[in-house]
Parts: sequence; C-alpha cells; structure tokens
Amino acid sequence: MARAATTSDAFNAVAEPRRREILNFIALQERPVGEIVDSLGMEQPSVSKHLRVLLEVGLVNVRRDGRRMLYRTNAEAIRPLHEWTETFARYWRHQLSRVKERAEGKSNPSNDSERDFIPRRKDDYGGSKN
Amino acid sequence: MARAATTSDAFNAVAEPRRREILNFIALQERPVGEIVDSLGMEQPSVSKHLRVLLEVGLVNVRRDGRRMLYRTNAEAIRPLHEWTETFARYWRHQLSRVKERAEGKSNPSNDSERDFIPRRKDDYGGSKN
DNA sequence: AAATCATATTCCTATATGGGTATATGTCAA
DNA sequence: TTGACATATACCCATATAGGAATATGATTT
Repeated sequence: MARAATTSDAFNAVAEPRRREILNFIALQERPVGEIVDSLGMEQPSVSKHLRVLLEVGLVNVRRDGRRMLYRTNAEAIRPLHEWTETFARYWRHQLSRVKERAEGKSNPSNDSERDFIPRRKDDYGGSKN
Repeated sequence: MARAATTSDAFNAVAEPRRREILNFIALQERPVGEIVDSLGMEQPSVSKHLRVLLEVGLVNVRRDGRRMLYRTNAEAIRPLHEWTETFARYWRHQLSRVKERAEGKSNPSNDSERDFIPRRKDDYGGSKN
C-alpha cells in the first residue's frame, strides 16, 4: 500500500506546507484564487489543485462571485488536529521541572544510554537493485 | 516533484494514522518495540519503520535496555503542530455567535451561492490516457 | 561458539502525489 | 456571438511511500 491520500483527512491535507500557507492566508477573509496566486507566488494550477484538496477534506469553503471563486478557511476542520496535539500539551507543560534538574546538573547525559542521533543506513532506502 | 518525505517534518510524520497511534501509546511511558507490536496489532517491521520515521523528525526518543529498545514520545516535537493549529482556535471559539444567528434563522443557506459539496471530476485523476 | 530473543533493514511493488504545461470550462463584456 | 478574464482539469513524470516477506544485526544466555 502506498501513502494515504492527501484527501483522506485533515492531517494528510495540512502536511503540505503550501496548503498551510494558503490556509493561513485565507483564514481572516475569503479571497479569490488569483489573489492567492499573486500573494503566495505559486502557479495558478497549483493553487487550484491545493484548494481542491482542502475543499475535499472540508478545510475550506467556496463561494462564487461572478467569474471568481472566493475561498476561505473553515477553521472548524482544524479542530481535530488541535485536539490531538492538545493531548500532548500536558507533557511539555510539565517539562519545566526537567529543565530545572538540568540546570542543576543533576545527571550526566553521556553517562547513560540515552540516545537521540539517528544511525546512518547503509543504503539510502531508495529500493532498486538489479 | 512528488510528495514531501514523511521525514521532512512533524506535520508529514504524523499524517500517518498508525504513527499517531504509536505516539499516543508511548506518550506516558517508554515501551519496547514488541509491546507496541502486540498492543497495536501491527507487524514488527512496520512498527520499526514507523519508529524510524518518528525518530528522524525527533518525535520519539530511544534508549537501549539489553536487547530491547525502549521508545518514548517526545511531546516537545509536537509543539509546532499545536501552535500552528492554535492560531486558528480563535476562529472556532468565535463561532458561537454564528451558531446563534443560525438558530434564529437569520439567513437561508440555500438562497446564496455558499457551497460545500465537491463537484465530481470526469476522470478520477489517475493519470493515464493511452 | 551456538542457539535464541528483540529489532532493524533490505527488496519489491502498487499507489498517490506535486509541479509544469496545455487546455477545458464558466462567466461577463462588447 | 466573439473575446477576454478567472479557474479548474488533463497529462506526463520523478519520487516517496507503506505493507509484506525474508533476512541481517545486536545482545544475552547456555
């Protein structure tokens, strides 16, 4: 199976940086496609395609105004994301104590097996051999 | 260009539902891979690969304990996500007023060009002609 | 050293992009 | 109706999965 479709849910849709930019841009006020194109410096077809994805997952709403299409962020659809991340907030909010311990030099990091670096892989994954 | 790598940032990494499950599971306490495999009912190689992605973007930490590897969520890495979504919170928190208007039948949705449905495409995108 | 347990990596493949470019569709103006 | 303007789709392609199966790597025990 390949990666899930970008249109499968809000999580996948906002994984694309450009789409987040768009959402930020049209959060306050609805905007026609052309304005997004000019302001964010993206190609028009690209913007239309991103908007399509955002529309499919409900992250934006559209309204026609003459020949223009006015898009606007539907913040409500971002809520699930916010709520998921919120469940982790308590952890970093509690981390003040850890910072304190560190400042006091309570433990030596190089003394235990704590590890954060990522070991290199022999082959850089791109699978294709023969 | 294809889609950005899942390891490009936290947004892409958590787009995969399975990875979010893992993060939830090892948020409170570090766990060995085998336990994740059993508890979440995923294949062992699959779990290892997901953990690798999470590790690369800093969403988890590892520690060796004998032959086992103990993983744990690094909540701090989820913070950027939380903060991005937080910028939209003010919008849905302000929407109470809209709900009120609706309840009062202030406007008829079917009367303006407001639209939320997604028009069908002729071809379902899967590009291949001849 | 050999056997065993715990994880990581390799290889393969179907699938879904996202960017360009060209073109279709839709709407308003002359 | 024809032309101009605004957006959406169609096509093509290079790239990165995620899952499954098989195997490699590491560490511990006998």
